[in-house]
Amino acid sequence: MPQTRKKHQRQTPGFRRQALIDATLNLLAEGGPEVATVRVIAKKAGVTQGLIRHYFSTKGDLIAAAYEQHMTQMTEATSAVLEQPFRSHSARLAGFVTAALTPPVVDLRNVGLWAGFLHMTQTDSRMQRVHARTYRAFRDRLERLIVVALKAADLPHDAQMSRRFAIACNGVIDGLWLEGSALPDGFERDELSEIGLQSVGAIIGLNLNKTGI
Amino acid sequence: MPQTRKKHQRQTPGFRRQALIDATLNLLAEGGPEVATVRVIAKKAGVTQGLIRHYFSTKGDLIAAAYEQHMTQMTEATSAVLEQPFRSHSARLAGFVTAALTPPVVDLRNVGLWAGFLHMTQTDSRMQRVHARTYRAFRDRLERLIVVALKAADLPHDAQMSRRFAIACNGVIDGLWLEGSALPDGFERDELSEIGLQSVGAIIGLNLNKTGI
DNA sequence: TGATTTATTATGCGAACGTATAATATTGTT
DNA sequence: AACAATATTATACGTTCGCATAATAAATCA
Repeated sequence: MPQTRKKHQRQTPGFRRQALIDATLNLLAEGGPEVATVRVIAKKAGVTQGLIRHYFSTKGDLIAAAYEQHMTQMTEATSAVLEQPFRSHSARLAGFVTAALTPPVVDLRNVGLWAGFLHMTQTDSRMQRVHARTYRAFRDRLERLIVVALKAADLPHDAQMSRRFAIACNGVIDGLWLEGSALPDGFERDELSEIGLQSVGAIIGLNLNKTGI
Repeated sequence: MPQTRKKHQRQTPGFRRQALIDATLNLLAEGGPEVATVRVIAKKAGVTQGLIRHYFSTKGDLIAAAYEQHMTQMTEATSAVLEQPFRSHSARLAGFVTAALTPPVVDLRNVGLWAGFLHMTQTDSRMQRVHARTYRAFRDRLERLIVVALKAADLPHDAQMSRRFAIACNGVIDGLWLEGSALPDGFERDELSEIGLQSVGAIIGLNLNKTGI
């Protein structure tokens, strides 16, 4: 009897790498680090486990690549809304906040990933760097939006106050994002982003709820 | 040559159980689920690994017991402040918010635990029950404090609005707690709780920042 | 078409995992 | 002081872990 061997098609390195990264992210999100073993990852990606080492020299490299992609995508998903025109600077800020508190950014999967990556970002130096960079990028972007909106409304906006506002608003957004993602049935449609606009507006002293687009 | 065997003292079941739970929590907080293996837990608790099974029939039982204790302690640490007298209902609410945004509740260790337990609470039914119970307990307590403070200030406080306020304030507190715990150097002393009071106050329409005690 | 890459599978290795059970030290009782 | 009870250590078992290497299939190119 001939020993059977799995038939397969050759794929481009980019295709396989992406499949492995996607499988890693899905497993990490759903089951956490314990579930994301090389064998399970390979199975979910539709390959055998040996292939992982052909594309990533170690499991840590795969995890780091997956983290990098995830964080980049999260930031882009929130910032994409800024490329459209807005009627006012307040509306622009409101659009950003709303995007951060609306699917696909608000998603149970993303909370799972956040939790799954946390300890790695506290241990692995590469992860630490990616984390710090993407976090600051988000907060700085938020701060710039706030400053411009305050200027346009003839409100004070010195550096210390702006930093404080950005931290507070970021905290509100993070918290609501966390709650909305972890408890998807705890909020009605648009309730989350409305609360976010109300809270951010209250903090910086601007009404953001009815800014339109 | 006589084969050496580790000398030891007998301890009460409560003592050993507590030592094992403490070791589990410390390891989970610092390194996540991957690090909290039975062998490492036992070593950190100062016993050999066989003893775990003498006090917990499975590793999952130990984890569940640790989670139960941690959540209970977190709630108690925040609510303890309510046992002292306050000058007003607003001050009472402010004290609660401040306690939730001040050490020892705000602590990097607690974020590590939160992340480490997340996937278990989504999988294990026992954990799910503990989680749902403690979360609702916190939010309900917050809602009651809000309602009483609104009443005392002659502000409207119907059921729907109260629920919405509690969700929003809980989100703000969670987010600030998360930020403050994960980025302990990102805030000056008392900055976190001041932002929390300002945000919660803005949401429900009360000034909480200078309520005193 | 035949030779050459290299993507992919298959198999193996040592370590660590959770769990089970046997051996022994410590303590309390009579 | 001998005994009973049990807390604790010690050892073993089967599985799975990440990683390494050999074998083979699929595509490329002369």
